[in-house]
Amino acid sequence: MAVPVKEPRGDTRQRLLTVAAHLFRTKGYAATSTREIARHLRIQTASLYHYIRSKDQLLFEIARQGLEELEAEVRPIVFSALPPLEKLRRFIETHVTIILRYRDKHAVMLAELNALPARSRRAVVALRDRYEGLVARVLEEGQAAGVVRADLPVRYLRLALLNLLNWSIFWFRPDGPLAPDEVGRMLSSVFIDGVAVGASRPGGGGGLRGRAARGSDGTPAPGG
Amino acid sequence: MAVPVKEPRGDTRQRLLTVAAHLFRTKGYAATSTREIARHLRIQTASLYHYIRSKDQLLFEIARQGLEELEAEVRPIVFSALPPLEKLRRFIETHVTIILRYRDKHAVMLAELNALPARSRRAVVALRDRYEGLVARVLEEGQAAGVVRADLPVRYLRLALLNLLNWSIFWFRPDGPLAPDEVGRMLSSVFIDGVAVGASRPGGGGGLRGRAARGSDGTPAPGG
DNA sequence: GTCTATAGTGGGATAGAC
DNA sequence: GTCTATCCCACTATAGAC
Repeated sequence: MAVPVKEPRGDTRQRLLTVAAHLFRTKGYAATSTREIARHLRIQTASLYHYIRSKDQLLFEIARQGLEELEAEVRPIVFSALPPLEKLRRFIETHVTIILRYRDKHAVMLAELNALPARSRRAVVALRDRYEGLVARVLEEGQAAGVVRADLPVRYLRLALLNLLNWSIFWFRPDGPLAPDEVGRMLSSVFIDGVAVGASRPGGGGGLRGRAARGSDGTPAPGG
Repeated sequence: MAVPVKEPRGDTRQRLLTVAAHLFRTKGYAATSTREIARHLRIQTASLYHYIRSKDQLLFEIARQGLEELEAEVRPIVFSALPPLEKLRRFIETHVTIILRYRDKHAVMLAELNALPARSRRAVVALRDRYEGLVARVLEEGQAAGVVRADLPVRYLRLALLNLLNWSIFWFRPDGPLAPDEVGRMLSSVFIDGVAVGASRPGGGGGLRGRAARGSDGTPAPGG
């Protein structure tokens, strides 16, 4: 994973990826022109091609980086010795915190995957499948320990979980009332405990303890 | 809601919307050309403009239709006299069944909303906000009756719920092991009950009774 | 209501000097 | 590593005949 020595272009290239990810998230990949990317970097369009071979490759690198960084953060938790339900909770909160912190990359990865040509799309899908294997592992451990319901196959639990987590990226606002880790706690609480008031959670518990939970009117509390 | 008499173009126009929605979902709005839409309809590109003013308008009509049809299906449930938790369950299952049945329209609405020019985007957002008001209403009734947890504001419960439901549209396969209504039952069970094995749901219950739940390997059962 | 023809624009990418 | 200049192509949309 170390950066090769013969890569002196790292800095500018990384700026390029960052700027492109931001534009791709806000305008969409197909609707963002290379001219526009160049303008934001204050260089000419032709100069981009010193760093990348094509616009496609730009998208590919963004998706690859996002998935690899996410896996690097989550892997230690998955292979830790935490109790299964606590491991699930920690996984969820870390996953959410990371994707919201690096929102541009991950939103692009989720929304624009099928804008990639077949070859590189397969490469990204392979990375994604590997990551989803980690998610499945956490859920399986929970089932094996009898703390996660086993009436639904892990496959569907995983799909439901990633629905719930990933798509918060499209409504999350960095200057909104919830910080990334608070969104993570809220979502882990919903996934694990559900929303029905049952015998195991009479009135509350597991709710938001931070800046949120001001009431049910959703009035944003100030602060980033 | 009746079709005006002075609209003899209804049939071909509706075919146009259907074909466009399918292409927009599979290739993306910006990446789909008007030439390609025309080719699928076996007419010339110029002929499209007898039915629509612009490619933008095509996208707008798709999103509008999707939201209006969805609201028409869900509204009777929201204003019914069902007990709050049962109403929530029925809402979830209906919402999911409809968006998966008319997958093209709804996927386009979710994924390509910000490809719209500002004016028409605001119109779609207004429709979406109205629909989300119905969702909030169902959750509020649950809280007021004490059957839905009140430690999380309705605003966040609603965001979590729509995450969980809407994005199943991107992994759902009509020829996969689950039918739309089965996905709905699975997701309502996860949202309402959660995945932890608690006192209120010792081992199972609320799981899939149909074609799914073949085991945890996710092997698809044949049949649509 | 469908066609042929084309206007007019903006796109990704390359050549080759400095 | 950045530039100017430009190629070539695909796109949306329009004009106007039938």
